[in-house]
Amino acid sequence: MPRNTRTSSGRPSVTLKDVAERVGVTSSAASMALGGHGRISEKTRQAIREAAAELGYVPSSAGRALRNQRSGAVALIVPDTSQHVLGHSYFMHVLTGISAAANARDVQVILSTTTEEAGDVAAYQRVVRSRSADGAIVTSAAVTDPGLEALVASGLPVVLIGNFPYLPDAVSVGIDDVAASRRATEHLLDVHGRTELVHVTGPLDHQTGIDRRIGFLDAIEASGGRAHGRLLEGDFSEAAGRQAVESLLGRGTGVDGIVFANDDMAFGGLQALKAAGRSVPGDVSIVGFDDFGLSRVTTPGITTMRAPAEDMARRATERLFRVIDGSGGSPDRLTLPVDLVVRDSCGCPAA
Amino acid sequence: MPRNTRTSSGRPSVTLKDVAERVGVTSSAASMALGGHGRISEKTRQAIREAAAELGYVPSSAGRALRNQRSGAVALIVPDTSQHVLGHSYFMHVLTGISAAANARDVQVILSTTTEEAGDVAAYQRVVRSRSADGAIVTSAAVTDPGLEALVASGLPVVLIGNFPYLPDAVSVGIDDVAASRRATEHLLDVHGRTELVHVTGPLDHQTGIDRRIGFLDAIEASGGRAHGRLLEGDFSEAAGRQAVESLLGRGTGVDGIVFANDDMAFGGLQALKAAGRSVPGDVSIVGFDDFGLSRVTTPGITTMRAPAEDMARRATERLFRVIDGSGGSPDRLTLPVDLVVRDSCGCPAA
DNA sequence: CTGAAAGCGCTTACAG
DNA sequence: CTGAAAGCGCTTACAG
Repeated sequence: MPRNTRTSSGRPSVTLKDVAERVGVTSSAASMALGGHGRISEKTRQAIREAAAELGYVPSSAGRALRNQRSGAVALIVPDTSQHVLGHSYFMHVLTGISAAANARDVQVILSTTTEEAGDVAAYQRVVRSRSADGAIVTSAAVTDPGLEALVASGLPVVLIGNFPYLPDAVSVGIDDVAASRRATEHLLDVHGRTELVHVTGPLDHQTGIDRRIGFLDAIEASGGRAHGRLLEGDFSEAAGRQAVESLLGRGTGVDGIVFANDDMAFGGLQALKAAGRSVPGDVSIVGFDDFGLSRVTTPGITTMRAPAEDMARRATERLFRVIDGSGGSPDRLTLPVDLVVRDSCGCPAA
Repeated sequence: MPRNTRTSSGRPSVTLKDVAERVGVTSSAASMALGGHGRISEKTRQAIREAAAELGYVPSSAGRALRNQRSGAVALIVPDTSQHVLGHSYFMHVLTGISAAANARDVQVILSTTTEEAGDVAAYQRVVRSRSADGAIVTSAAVTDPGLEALVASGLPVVLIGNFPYLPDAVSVGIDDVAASRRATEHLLDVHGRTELVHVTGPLDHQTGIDRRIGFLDAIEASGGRAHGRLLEGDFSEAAGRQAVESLLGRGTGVDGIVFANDDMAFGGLQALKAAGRSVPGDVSIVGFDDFGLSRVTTPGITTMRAPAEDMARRATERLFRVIDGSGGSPDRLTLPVDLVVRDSCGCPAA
């Protein structure tokens, strides 16, 4: 029975000292042997390894973190100020991507949801200042979020997922929302010949909302008067999509194509169109944005722009590791391609 | 400029010593002042608090964890041996519940996906043995998973989500899958008068698969010969649901009701039924299980049993805190109620 | 080349 | 009552 400490819950905890004592060496020697460093003879190294295995020794993350000044963890910070609250399938993709990259480096993932009041700068910084994580991935923050700017400016290793044109010093991974939204709009315009278009925007204090709106307007403008475009403000919620369509139909204005800034709103709009007896895509073609899961399972399936959330998260995490390591720390931005996923809601023949 | 250490990435890190020096006291005094303990005069305490705020001091989690023998974090362990891999909406609900409970106690959440080969006992234990988490929530492990039994037996604070009748020493939170599945089946039997029933099972090395199968058979048996029941084995995947229905229709056997062991399979089955020209619920009534999001958005909406995943996770986490604290550590089980969520796929009039 | 000390940051038991 | 040491577990720079 090794002489060891006990945790708060009374479990025995095996330390390096226990391993060392069993073999009759110092804990320094045990550390070096297990770390593959130093000049420990092959024989004692072997004995130490065996003792460690027998005792079920696993290094204390706290001891190691304190000594190394590095926790071996990264944090995903989820601001609750966002429309994309935890619980949205978007985060499932993000978490999957982060986990994949973190597992490859044997790094822990900390999930940090900031339940604090909005604008609390400390809320962002706490996890990294406490050094429980060596760096952070932040996603879907509002443009108006002041904490984010402070976080980036503080020099903490942070990689953002999304677009942050107002944060030139940030490292970020995202997509070209303007181009993607323009492409979605052009699909209705050019492939389906729709001319009376409506865009239901996202929240305009989020960059994605801003950019997708611009892309829509760009496409209308590029049509040279061939198409007519109107805007309705939404907030990325299913309810907003439903309400937008209801108000649209209520006003009796003509519409043959709707570009929703995301799939949740497209689904809400789809339901409202069906409820009003409008055929999709017969009467109205619709497209969404995201492809996080919803758009595939509705009837009709929603044609959408696929935002590669998992891949963005994986790349962001890999990039974060480089920032933490001090290699490639210059601010930059990675833009991933977006695919048009054709389903039934636009009017394309079923696959 | 305080004299302070630097992290690996070169950031200055404010420690208790920096705070203490600015005020001209020892770090012990600073610790006591900030902790609200000890007999520090109100005046210096005030000064210390101010200094801490000015410097942006946040306690080092490693230093604190090492000293307190407690990390202040809990881990969600996700075995990848499961059908419920990370990326499934189930985990989003679980994470939301864990986060809510953890935030209320200012505890960190670590997401631990075990990418190791199945059966690696150490994979389960590593996170807790390294003391990076004070306890763990484990969910959706296979019945055949040997690591889980070892984990529970090791005495580490663990709370399981799900049913584990073969682990009497475990603390767990779950639902009564047998009763819930029976109730779903009886809904088709009694409310809709369906008599030719089929159950598409989950994987039978998972307790949920086993139990939901039993519930179906119980309902058939209780019908006293009024209804006929058959079984088709699935694995909780959409593809399995589709294939089950295809084989069913291929054989030309009569069926007027299908009880799917989860919603993913129900959706797959629904697609196959539609593709074959069978009306749901006109020709065939179907019910699913879970209600994690999918069943609400399909057409028709899938009638299902709602497994309160978020609530289970929240309760499991609260229970875990009690185990960690040493209060209420006796093995027990909490069973939460399951609601029948009526949608269109069973034949009930639209809400 | 090897053994043992120093110190990461924290909190509390202990000496004065 | 207050000040300063001890020690959590680890790794590596340093003394011998």
